[in-house]
Amino acid sequence: MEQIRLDPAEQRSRLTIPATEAAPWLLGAVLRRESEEGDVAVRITEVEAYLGAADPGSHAFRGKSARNSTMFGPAGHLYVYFTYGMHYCANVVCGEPGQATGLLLRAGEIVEGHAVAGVRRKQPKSPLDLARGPARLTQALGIDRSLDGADVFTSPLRLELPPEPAAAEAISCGPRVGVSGEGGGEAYPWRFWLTGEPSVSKYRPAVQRARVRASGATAKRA
DNA sequence: GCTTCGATCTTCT
DNA sequence: GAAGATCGAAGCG
Repeated sequence: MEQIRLDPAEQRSRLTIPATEAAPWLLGAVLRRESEEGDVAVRITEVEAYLGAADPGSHAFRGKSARNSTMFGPAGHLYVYFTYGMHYCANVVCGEPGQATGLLLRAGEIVEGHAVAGVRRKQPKSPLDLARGPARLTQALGIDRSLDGADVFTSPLRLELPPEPAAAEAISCGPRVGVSGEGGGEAYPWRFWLTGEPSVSKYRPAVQRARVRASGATAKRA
C-alpha cells in the first residue's frame, strides 16, 4: 500500500500549532501501538481541544503539576492521565512548549488488530465499541501511564498524519463532552469529529453529581 | 429505548 | 475530603 509519508520532524511541526488548528491533522490520522501481543492501529475520528492555562476545562488551567507536566512539553508527545479510579485517557500535546495545549483522543475506528483490541476490551457487542470513547480507545490500544510522555512518532507508538488536513466540510464541531462548569458546554465548542463517522462517541452532556455526597458526606459507603 | 447510579483511586484543595 | 476530560450495568417506561 503506497502512501506519502512525512518524516517525524515534519509531522511534529504539523502539531506545533494551537490545538484547535491541529485537530484537522489528527482527524483521519492513524495511531499504531506496537506490542508483543500484536499491533493495534486506530484511525482517529474524534478529538477534543484543551487550550492550556486559558482553558478552565483543562488540567493545565491550575498550572503545572506532576501529573500534567507532559502537557507543558513539546508537541507530539502523549499525555496520559488516570481518572475515575479506573480509566486512562490520552492527549496528543500540541503547540509550543509551555503552552500546554493538546488534543484528547475521544474515539476512533480500529483498522488493524481487531483481535488484540477485542481481547483488551473483553469483546464488546459491536466492533464500533472497541474504541468509541476516550477510555475505550486507550484500553483498545493498551495505553496506560507508562506511556505518559512518550513520543507518538517513536516506537512503541507510530502516529501517521494524513498528507493533507481533513477538509473543513468533512469536520463537525460541538461542545466538549463531560466537562462541567465554566469550561464545559456550549461556551467552548472545541470537540471535533469526522462528519457521519459511526465510531464517534455519543454526546452526553456534563452531569452534576453532587446529590448524596454533598449533603450526606459520609453516606458514601454503607 | 433512555436515565440513573455505582465502581474505584489519583489528584488537588 | 471532594471531585473528576468515564464506562457499563441495572432500572424504568
